[in-house]
Amino acid sequence: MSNIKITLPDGTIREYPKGTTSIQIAQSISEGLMRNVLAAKVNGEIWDANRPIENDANVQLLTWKDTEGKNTFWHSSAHLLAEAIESIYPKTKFGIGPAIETGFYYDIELPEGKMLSQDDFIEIEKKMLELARTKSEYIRKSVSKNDAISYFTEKGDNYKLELLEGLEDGKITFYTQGNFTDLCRGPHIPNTGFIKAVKIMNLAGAYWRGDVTRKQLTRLYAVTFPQDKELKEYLVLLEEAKKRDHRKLGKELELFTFSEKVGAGLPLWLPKGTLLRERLEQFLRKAQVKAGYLPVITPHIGSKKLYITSGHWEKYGKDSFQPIHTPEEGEEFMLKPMNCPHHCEIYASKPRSYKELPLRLAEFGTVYRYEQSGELHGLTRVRGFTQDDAHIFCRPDQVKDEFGKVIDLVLLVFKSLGFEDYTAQISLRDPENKTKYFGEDEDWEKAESAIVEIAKEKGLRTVTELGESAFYGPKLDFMVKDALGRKWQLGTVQLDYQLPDRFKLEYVGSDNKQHRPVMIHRAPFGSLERFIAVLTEHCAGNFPLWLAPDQIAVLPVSEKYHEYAKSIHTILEEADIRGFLDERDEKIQRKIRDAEVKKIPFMLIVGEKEEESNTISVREHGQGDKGASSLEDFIKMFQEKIKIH
RNA sequence: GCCAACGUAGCUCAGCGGUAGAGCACUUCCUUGGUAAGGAAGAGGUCGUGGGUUCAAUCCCCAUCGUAGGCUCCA
Repeated sequence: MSNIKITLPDGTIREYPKGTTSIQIAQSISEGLMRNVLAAKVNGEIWDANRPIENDANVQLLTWKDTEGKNTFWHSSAHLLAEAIESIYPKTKFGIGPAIETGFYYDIELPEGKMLSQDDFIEIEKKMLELARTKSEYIRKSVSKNDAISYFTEKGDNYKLELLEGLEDGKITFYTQGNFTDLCRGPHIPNTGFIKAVKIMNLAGAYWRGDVTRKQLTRLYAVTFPQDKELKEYLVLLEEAKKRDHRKLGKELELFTFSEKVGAGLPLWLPKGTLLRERLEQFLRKAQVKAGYLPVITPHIGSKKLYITSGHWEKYGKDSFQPIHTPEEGEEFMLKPMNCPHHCEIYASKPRSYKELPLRLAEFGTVYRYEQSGELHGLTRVRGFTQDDAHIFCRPDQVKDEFGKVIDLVLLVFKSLGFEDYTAQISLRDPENKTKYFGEDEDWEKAESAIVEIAKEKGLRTVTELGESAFYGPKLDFMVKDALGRKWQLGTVQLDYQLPDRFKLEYVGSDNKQHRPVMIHRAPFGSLERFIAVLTEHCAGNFPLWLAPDQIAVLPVSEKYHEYAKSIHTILEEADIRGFLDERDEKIQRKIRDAEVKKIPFMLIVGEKEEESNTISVREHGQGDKGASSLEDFIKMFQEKIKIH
């Protein structure tokens, strides 16, 4: 029998008999590796670990540590889930069952309108583990399209038949483990025995092929692990994430609230949240003054005509809050969903010269958008929110420079607030569906290449998404992850050649002719609501000192020292240090506990010792007693800490 | 908007076909206590809302609003 040459990732070349499997390769390296190998990358393609290799190849063995290994594991788990469901509920139809970032899902349709509930999870989990223990091999088999069609026709699974329609004869494979056979490209792990821990997370409705007009299937989300310990760790992690949830912390720290009477998705900012928000605004205002922005203020409503001009009415009119009418004349006004049309009118309020460009108009503008009820989520997805908006009107030759300056500003914001894990998403239009967008091809191409170039020059870590642009231009969005690993868009920079056109904005060039300016929309925070939500989760409610609603708490040991405590508090207030004096009739332990729970950065404890020596005892949140200090030294230290802001 | 789930005191939650309970918070009193919860008493709810079934509904059914999970959408 002839041998083949296998090249491993470290460059070593080993010889094996033709038809060797990746498992056998692993075995030849070590028994331990053999037990852990889930799949293998053969010449860049992911293969089953038990698939024979017939020719010389580069082989990389994949284990749980590799993303591809995990994905294979989870995708195989999806088949196991399906097998379990089929054995419990025969005649179930199956949609698709892919691996996702953590775990996998399977879209299913249970027979005769049977509905699943959370109570059924345990039975399914038990069945899965039972089937896993049989160590059934995942067996790959090539089938002809006709055979595949007749298999699923007989089974009555119209979803698989629909999937088959899109597949080419000769490239169709089935995988079978135990009693379950599925249409699948693979690859899979060697056998079900690798799956040791199973947890069905939740269920949801999901439209078949993501199409609202199609039938809604039941989607089961689940996660599996090769060791029970890992499942436990994962569940602990989820618990930790829940503790950071901004909705929970927002309530506990009294930052914001919602009221059914006011309306869903309309946040009410409580005093502490307002303080925090105002600090953020102040910080950005200062930075914007330095960067040459000019403040403006515009009303919360605008004539419908304004949005007809801007194109927003055509694009979003029917999905917006509907116009409000004046009682006498029946004039129509929209709650403003955007600040840009208003800002365009400010630009247009007088003739502009090329010498005054770029003109940067900034406004913390509150906008209202109708979001579908199912989409509302804490502060991250609301119906009324305030953008730290600005529009830069500039000459075409200034675009790149201005765009770069905006990126610098966004990065300053992220840096000041400790966001290090972000990606920049370049959102371009969908080249397949150009009619969704306004404007000329030529402008789009110019705008898109400008963004790609400048992002590269600034050294941003980028991903490019087609079809994610605004209808008027491409965007550069800054994405960060929240405590639960969900991605949120914060800062955004958008290039726009359309609005200046629609509003017929002009400036007089050095040639004494009228020219059209280019517009850049930008918001470093995105919206204050979402930003504060993500920030809250990011720092688990332990806000940076300069932002904390209460920076200090003065805690007298007993009533006898209230007067001294009051004098301390007054001096701190005069030094612009925010905080409160805890004069409750409680023991000092209690006051400390309450202040710790409220995540107050500094606790200043005053009693007999302190009053006599004219000092304070400093306790830092989460760090315990820091010892005595004079008030002057404390204030100096404090001001040093918040200096850059 | 759609799918399945939930809605009980300010908060976190228990309960159940016979008109409600705990802990914390709150009020009052006692206590004046040195680095994460001192003690006692009290007050607080038409069980989200509107219908229906029933002798009787917080509990069962329907609708509606809201919340959390997902799908679709997102200027």
